[in-house]
Amino acid sequence: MGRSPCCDKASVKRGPWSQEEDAILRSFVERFGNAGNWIAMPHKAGLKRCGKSCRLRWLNYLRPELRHGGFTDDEDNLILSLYGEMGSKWSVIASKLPGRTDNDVKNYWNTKLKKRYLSTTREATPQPEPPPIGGGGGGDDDSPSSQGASQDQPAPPALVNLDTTGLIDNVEENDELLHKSDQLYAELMGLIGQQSATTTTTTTTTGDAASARAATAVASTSSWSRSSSGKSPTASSDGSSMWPVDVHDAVPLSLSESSGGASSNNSSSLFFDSPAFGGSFQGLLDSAPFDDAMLTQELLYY
DNA sequence: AAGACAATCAACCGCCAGTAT
DNA sequence: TATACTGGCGGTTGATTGTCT
Repeated sequence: MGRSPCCDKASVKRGPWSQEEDAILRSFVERFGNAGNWIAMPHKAGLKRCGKSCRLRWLNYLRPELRHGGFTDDEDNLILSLYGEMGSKWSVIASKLPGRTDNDVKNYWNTKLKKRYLSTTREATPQPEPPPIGGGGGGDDDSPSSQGASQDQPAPPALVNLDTTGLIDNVEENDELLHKSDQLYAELMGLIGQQSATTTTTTTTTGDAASARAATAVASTSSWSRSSSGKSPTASSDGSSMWPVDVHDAVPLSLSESSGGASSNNSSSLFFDSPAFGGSFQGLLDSAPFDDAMLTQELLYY
């Protein structure tokens, strides 16, 4: 009768996310949203993660509009002020701070602002009386803001509004997608290994860095990093650090181009043409280069 | 240089509310 | 109406990193 767990804890991966997982998740969510729901999404994306974990990873870390660290004084003051008003309603507080997540705000509070808050309240009143934090005294928790306050909470940043028609309705296709996704992941790993081996000429490029590059490149689908400026990979000014594989538009998962969504400027590359989709990406290795300036931009997301 | 301690933050846990069936 | 399921939230944990002795 109890709640069934959202996923089988024995069969899902836990702990820190790898760059490859991030790349897959990011690309999938960019393209398909959560594919209907978060619980099913990792299965469809070929990720061995709990759906909740995927959701959290996306919301707290991978979303493009996020900012990490570097809280400004204004933000500090706003958090202090809002906390004074409503207590630990982190999601509400975070919603007032563009680019911040509740987890970020919460962590920041716990590590920095709490002390400041306590010291100021201590100065202000002989008997410190911080707003209710969870349990404690009678009926507190649901402080002024409990569920009611969240009524005016702005809608959370929406996932890309993606058409999942056909993706979530067609069981066979989903299975096929999963299968392809698994293949794809294996290929990604292979590519990373290949990159590691072939980029040793770059003096500062370690194997890990090469992996990061590959993963990052895969992650760099068109939406946020290039959506405003168009797709074309910019040529490196000096050409000294070209990335040999154009994977700018590679999407680890793609159903097909037949839906028309790809449009003319989608230079479907690596993964559309990968063996998982009946082709080969070998021929694409000479595609347009991948410059480090762009790579640096991509890496900002890590 | 090494160990101890503190700070940070990503990730997990468990609960609750809303929604679909 | 009852039940099951999912999304979302706040609290907490634990690994990693930084600083101090």
